[in-house]
Amino acid sequence: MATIHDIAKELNITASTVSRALNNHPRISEATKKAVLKVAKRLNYQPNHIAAALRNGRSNIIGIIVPTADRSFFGSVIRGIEEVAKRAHYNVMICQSHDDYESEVSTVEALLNARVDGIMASFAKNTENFDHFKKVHDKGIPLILFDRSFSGLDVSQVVIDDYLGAYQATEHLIQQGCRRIAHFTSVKKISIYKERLRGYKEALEAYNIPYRSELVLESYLQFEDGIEGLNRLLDLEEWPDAIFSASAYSAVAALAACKERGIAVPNQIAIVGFANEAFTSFCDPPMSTVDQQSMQIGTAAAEIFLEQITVGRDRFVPKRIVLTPELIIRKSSLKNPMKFSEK
Amino acid sequence: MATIHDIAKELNITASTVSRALNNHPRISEATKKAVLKVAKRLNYQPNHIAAALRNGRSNIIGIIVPTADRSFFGSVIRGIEEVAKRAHYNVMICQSHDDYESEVSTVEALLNARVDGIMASFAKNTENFDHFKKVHDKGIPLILFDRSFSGLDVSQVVIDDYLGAYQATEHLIQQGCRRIAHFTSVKKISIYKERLRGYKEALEAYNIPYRSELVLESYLQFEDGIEGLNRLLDLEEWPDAIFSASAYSAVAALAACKERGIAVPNQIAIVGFANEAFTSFCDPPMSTVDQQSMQIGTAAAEIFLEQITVGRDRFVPKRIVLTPELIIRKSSLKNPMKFSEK
DNA sequence: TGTAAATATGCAATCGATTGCGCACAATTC
DNA sequence: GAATTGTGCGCAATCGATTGCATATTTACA
Repeated sequence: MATIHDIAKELNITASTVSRALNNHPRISEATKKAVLKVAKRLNYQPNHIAAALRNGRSNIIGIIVPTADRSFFGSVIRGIEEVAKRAHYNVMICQSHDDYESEVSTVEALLNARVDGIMASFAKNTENFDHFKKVHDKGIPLILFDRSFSGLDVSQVVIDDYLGAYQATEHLIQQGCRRIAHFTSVKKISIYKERLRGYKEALEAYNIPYRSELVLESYLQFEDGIEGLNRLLDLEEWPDAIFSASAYSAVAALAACKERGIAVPNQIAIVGFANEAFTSFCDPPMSTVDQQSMQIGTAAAEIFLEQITVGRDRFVPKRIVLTPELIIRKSSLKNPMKFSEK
Repeated sequence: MATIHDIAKELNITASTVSRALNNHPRISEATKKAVLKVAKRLNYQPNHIAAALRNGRSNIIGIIVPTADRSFFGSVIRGIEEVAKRAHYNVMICQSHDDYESEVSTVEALLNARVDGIMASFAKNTENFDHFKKVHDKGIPLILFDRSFSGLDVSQVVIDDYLGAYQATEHLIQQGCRRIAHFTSVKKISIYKERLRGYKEALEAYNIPYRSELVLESYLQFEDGIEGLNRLLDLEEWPDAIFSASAYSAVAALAACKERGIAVPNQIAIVGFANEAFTSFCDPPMSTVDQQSMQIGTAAAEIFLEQITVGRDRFVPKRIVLTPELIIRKSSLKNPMKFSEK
């Protein structure tokens, strides 16, 4: 592969000049620039970013850590990040933690070794120690947390207002006439679930509906957990008349289980999920859900990164961006179709 | 950040020795190795992969080009690649072409500049010129195409047997008693669609069902295309009694449109899709579909890459791996539930 | 015409890790 | 005891691009 030295040799100039010419340095004559460009093209020159990265101390790579890449939510976030990053000539490097703490730690290590210029991450579910992220931040590498975040670190964050989303979802169910509203939640240490639970609770309180702990089930919110959850709810003496799930998968699972048992949705049990995965709109009845603005999360995160890079690590103040989720009402929670327009 | 030179200074040895010690070179005494490791830990040493990459000519990064990252299929492929790659200490760099040729070309350029050790790609829909990929191959950089591939390049490929998948899907519809089977196809230059069309045709032929061009609709297979497609089919004098779609989105769209119009699925129109996106199992009725083995595509691609790396570019013969798709029969195409077990 | 200013380019060090070669010293062999 | 083999480590070049400083050549202006 051709290097700037090869180009230099051809033109009887030095590599310095070639480098400057390629970077459009003002002190290089137009004639030389043109000549360099021409030879570069002829030799099929490809700049070696690795060499430049070593010299500059910048790799122009952003590291992304997600629990898993094959979920529509994270896919969209990644897409958002990549879109903004590319415009500023950054590439993204994706790593999956598989929702495992150990793996997350080693992934952070790997990204540091790869000398990424910044890291954007959403925690693994069992991450409780944040030293590995503290290390990133201490090294002065921009760190932006999204979705599953943690306020104990003085870093930027992009989240949605989970509290609001949950509050609105619950309120919506109440307005539909539901009074025994169950809630599927997850690991309480993760703030998004804590916030969603809080939104649920406060909505109940606002409407003078007593909070019943037997209606709140904690799990990993997978598909199976939704089925199991519904079964547990149906074992209660008094059935719930609605479920607000903190995840899309367990919501759809509950819906499927209801159908299997011949329970009418939404009339016997109304259901609202969280995360606007593609499948939520295709199930029957279509699932009401809280849209998480996934793509915007990505673009916002990337923009914060760019800002931090340009402002400089010293003068940059960590930002916390809270996006407003959108309650999407579909038939799974709509007892009176006349009152609302369907989306 | 600490370098091997810092460690060397602390121990009054040279960087060479430190490097060898860290790489567990046999000519370094155990005592020295231990000492180096100890100081490395104390100084919080992080190897600089960029420096190593420059020196070694290997970045340990695999570049991936997908049309878009936020589709479950590509997400799974990426996941598969990453899983295998990580074990061999490779990282992956994701780029999206947004199904646009120009963008794909510049992405390839970017990956070459980043000096990735290999590229895995699925074409953009409008890619018809393959020079940019030929260039990759000519430079001796392992290139593995998956899903949307092209046999005119002498590179490795991982695909599924689209013909077989389509044949089985169509045959299944025929066995359900369907005789006027429509087909949603896409850009014919892309082999996967050509193959699916071929499978469809040959299945018809095998059962002596005439091929009717008015039942074969070409589009980009997005959600809207599915709705439009159904409308066009219903404009025909004689309605189809089944649809085999080359994509999941347009299949689900057709299903939704049928429901809207009060057309019974599967009894009036049976539907089978392609690509086992999560939502296909959640819609109503659950959608029969051809599973593409997405994760295996990823792992297979990564394994080919590793083999090519170890075997060496000269002695490596491009491989073509054809995975067998799996027809998943669900209710959207099951006119006689007694005869088949549901999945 | 002489000199300061502007222009165009070269020199050489640098980023951090790797590695072929060589040298010293120790262990082993005959 | 001399010769051979083995062990442990240092020297210095290398990967390719970048950049502060120096230098050479022009241009401009008094």
